[in-house]
Amino acid sequence: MARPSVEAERREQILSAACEVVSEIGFKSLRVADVAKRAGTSTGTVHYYFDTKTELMRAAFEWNFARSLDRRRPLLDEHPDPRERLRAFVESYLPVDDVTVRAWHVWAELWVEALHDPDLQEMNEQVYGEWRRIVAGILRDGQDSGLFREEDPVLAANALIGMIDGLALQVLLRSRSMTVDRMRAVCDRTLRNLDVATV
Amino acid sequence: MARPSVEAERREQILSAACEVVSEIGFKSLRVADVAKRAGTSTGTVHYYFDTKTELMRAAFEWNFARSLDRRRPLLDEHPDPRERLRAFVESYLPVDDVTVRAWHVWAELWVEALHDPDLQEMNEQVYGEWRRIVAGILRDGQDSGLFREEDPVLAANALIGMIDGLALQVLLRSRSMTVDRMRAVCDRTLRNLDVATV
DNA sequence: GTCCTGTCTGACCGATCAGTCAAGTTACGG
DNA sequence: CCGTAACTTGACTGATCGGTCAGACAGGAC
Repeated sequence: MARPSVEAERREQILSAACEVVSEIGFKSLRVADVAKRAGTSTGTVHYYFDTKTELMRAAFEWNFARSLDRRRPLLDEHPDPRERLRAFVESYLPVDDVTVRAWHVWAELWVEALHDPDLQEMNEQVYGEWRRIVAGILRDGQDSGLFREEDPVLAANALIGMIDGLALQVLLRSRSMTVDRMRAVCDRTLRNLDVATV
Repeated sequence: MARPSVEAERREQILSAACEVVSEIGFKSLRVADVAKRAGTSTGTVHYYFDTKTELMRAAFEWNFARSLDRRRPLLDEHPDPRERLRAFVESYLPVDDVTVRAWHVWAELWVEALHDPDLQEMNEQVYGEWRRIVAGILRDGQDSGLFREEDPVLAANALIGMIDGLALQVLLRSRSMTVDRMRAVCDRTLRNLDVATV
């Protein structure tokens, strides 16, 4: 080694820029030059770290997921009560701030890109499985404590996560009928339905 | 008029081809030449009926929606019992056959394209409002008949539709954890929860 | 027949962009 | 202070593709 490697930092910088650009203009419109500009570097450098645009995007999708998971992990240790834990977890999904909205945008782009790409489908499978495990785990905890109704936790987790995805999409589409507040109300209703004593 | 107009049929033919191609390879990869070939015509003809690719896709999205609605309308008159009506309606959303899968694919492409296009957002708003009205209407009917629990029908409709969207997406992504059968099971669970007498 | 108009064609043009490359620059070791 | 290897640059290339256009064709009116 003739120089200390800057690879880790540079990759991070480029991936972050890629996610920002994807979120702003979409994968379809994204140019390698846009990413380079946003990262404050040149297209040559982007290609130095990522051979092709496809490889860049795959890495960006993975990076987006890792970041999303990192942001939420501490949340899970904060609330001893499973009901509170689940509520906080769901709340963290609401597209309220820039960071969350951006992450959702990248997710949505991944989904549609994955419709025609088995490798990305596999990635979705891994990542989605992680969310499912977390939510199902909370539901199981709640059932063990007698707080949640007895039912198949995996089925209920799928229902909850699926709903969140669908609702978030409508919020991202700036639907007048599905604002963040309304999304929260719909989620609250569903969370209440999980409780043993439904009002 | 020197000749009978073939415009209506030709437009239909091209739009159908466009939806097929979008479903197969995605909007990002779609070339006007692909659509022309699929429609058995030339790029010149496609541009004769649609000035730009953007205009073509907008028309294709609209066409896809109109067709989806047409396919489901008769369903709503078949079942006097609101529970059956809702069940049949939900069942028709499951991505089981080619026609439904193709329609879902086009929907997904519309969503992501709309993230950065206010015109398409407006289209989503109209179309989605239609679904919401239908489902909320069924729920209201069921409540009036004392079959469904009393609750805000709009909230419940949003929860149900959002969930269906999210689940369908995972099915389309060929998730091993979310097959059509599993999606049906999750939907059944949610439908049961709407009933007055939940088991 | 011949006009007219609606329809259709595909070669072509111009713009766009991913990826290459040759020529740098930087910062360490010896 | 030179050698070396990591890193950076941006002009360039080749391929792609949306949209244009000049011309061909079809079928009704007359």
